[in-house]
Parts: sequence; structure tokens; C-alpha cells
Amino acid sequence: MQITPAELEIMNVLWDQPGIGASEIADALEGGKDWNIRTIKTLVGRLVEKGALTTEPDGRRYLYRPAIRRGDYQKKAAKQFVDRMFGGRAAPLVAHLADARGLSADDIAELERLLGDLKK
Amino acid sequence: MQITPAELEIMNVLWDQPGIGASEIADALEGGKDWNIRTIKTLVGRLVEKGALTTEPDGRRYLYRPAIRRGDYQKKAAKQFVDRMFGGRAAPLVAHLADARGLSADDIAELERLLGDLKK
DNA sequence: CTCTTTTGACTACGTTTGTAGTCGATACTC
DNA sequence: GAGTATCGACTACAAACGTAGTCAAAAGAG
Repeated sequence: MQITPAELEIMNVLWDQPGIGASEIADALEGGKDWNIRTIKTLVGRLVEKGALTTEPDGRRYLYRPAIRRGDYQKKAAKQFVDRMFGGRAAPLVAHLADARGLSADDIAELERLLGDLKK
Repeated sequence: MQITPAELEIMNVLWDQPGIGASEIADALEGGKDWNIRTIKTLVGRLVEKGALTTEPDGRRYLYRPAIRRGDYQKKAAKQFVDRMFGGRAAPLVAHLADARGLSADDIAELERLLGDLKK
């Protein structure tokens, strides 16, 4: 089940607010993404076809909610990305991120905690 | 300059062995990727159009080499990926990777070294 | 020299993706 | 109740993608 970048925007909205309709999705879309409502409905329809969303009738419209967990999808996507771009090695990826956007002190602290856990 | 997954396979070969021709690329492609030579040439042609590869005549054929550095491309792709999938937060990504594929002891050591550097 | 192979240039073509439009039915506004 | 907004279902359509085919010229095989 591959989710395209445009579709992912929809998924992100629905992971944050499951059980809303198409017009609420339109409202909730971040910043510049002022897609036409038709566009949103097309993307939602494709996600339903793919089995990534479930529908629930609500009067004459549908409410949508993710059929897959965000964490599961993120994990699969992360693995695929690292495999393709970095031959499966995570460290170079983190190095690039550090360089590209400057990890915040919080990020660094979190990573340290994580590494501490992993070593056990 | 967006590079598609199929094109990235080509780039990876050329980053490892810059200055080879289409048939050498075919030979060098990893494992299952036994693409038709036409397919490879199409992909190479598109990469040249996009400015991702430079050409150098060699007799009646061309040798190709990347016009962009692997590191630069990785960095941009990593940033874009983390932005899209994790709202820009690197730590959850690393957590998923750790979970999904079990970071090796080497990976962990490398990340620790990296974090040590970052804290300075 | 003739046949086969290889190369670049150009073309092909189904599928996926982004971005909507049309249509008929229902709901909401006055 | 008549006009307008909204919904789902279906359709449209160009660009990008994956995967290759055709063609003419040049190079290599015998």
C-alpha cells in the first residue's frame, strides 16, 4: 500500500483528527495546501480504495478515519527510505539531518535517551 | 530536481563508479535489477535532461557521471522525508529505525559519537 | 566485405499522480 | 417552494514514471 505525498497530507490530517468529513479535512490542511475540495475528495477516494481509510456514513456524507496506524506506516516508510538512500545505514542519515537543520537541544537529548535505551 | 526511485538506482551506481557508460551501468546494477538496456538508457537520458548527470563523449558512446554530489542529494532528501513524515523531528525517525531493523552496535556507537560532536 | 551487435536518438504506451470538472440528489436559505 | 450550496459518484486530463521498441549509424566478428 503505497501512499503518495499528496495523499500523505490527507492521512496526516486524519491521524490527528480521525472521524471527520471531507470539508473538515479541507479546513484542517496545513498552511499553503489550499486544495480544491474536489481534489481532496479525489485523494480521499483513492485512499479509501487502497484500504488506507475506512468510511462511516454520517447523514448524507462520510466520515473518514485511518485504517492503518501512523506509527506502522512511518516505520515502514523510514525503513524503505533508509534502504534506498543510505543502503540501510541510519547513522549517515542522522548526520545529514543534524547538518541540514541543526538538531535542537531537545532532539539531541531525546536521541541520547534513545541510545541509552538501545544499549541495554 | 527530483530523482525518482528507478533513477536513483542509476545514480547510486554512478556515484560509486563515475565515468562509465550505459552497458557498464547495466552490469553494475544490484541484484534483482536486471533492467533492459533500453530502460537504463531511458533513465540515464532523463537524468541528463534533468541535469543530474553530465556526459562525456568516448568514441561513439557517452560516459556519464553525477553532476550533483551524493551527500548533497542525501541531505536534501533526508530533510524532505523527515519534514513530510515526521513533521521535521528526527528523533521519532531514529526510534522507528531502531525498532524496525535493530540498529547494529556499530550504528549505535556511530550515533553516539555523532551526538557527542553535536553537543559541542 | 557482409552479418551481427551496440549505441544514441527518438518514439511508444499503460499506470500513477496531481488537480480538478460534471452530474444528479439532497440540504439549507429566504 | 425556488434558488443555491454541498455531497458522493463518476469522469477528465496532462505530466511523470516505469518499461521498453524502432531506426540509422558505427563497430566488431568472421
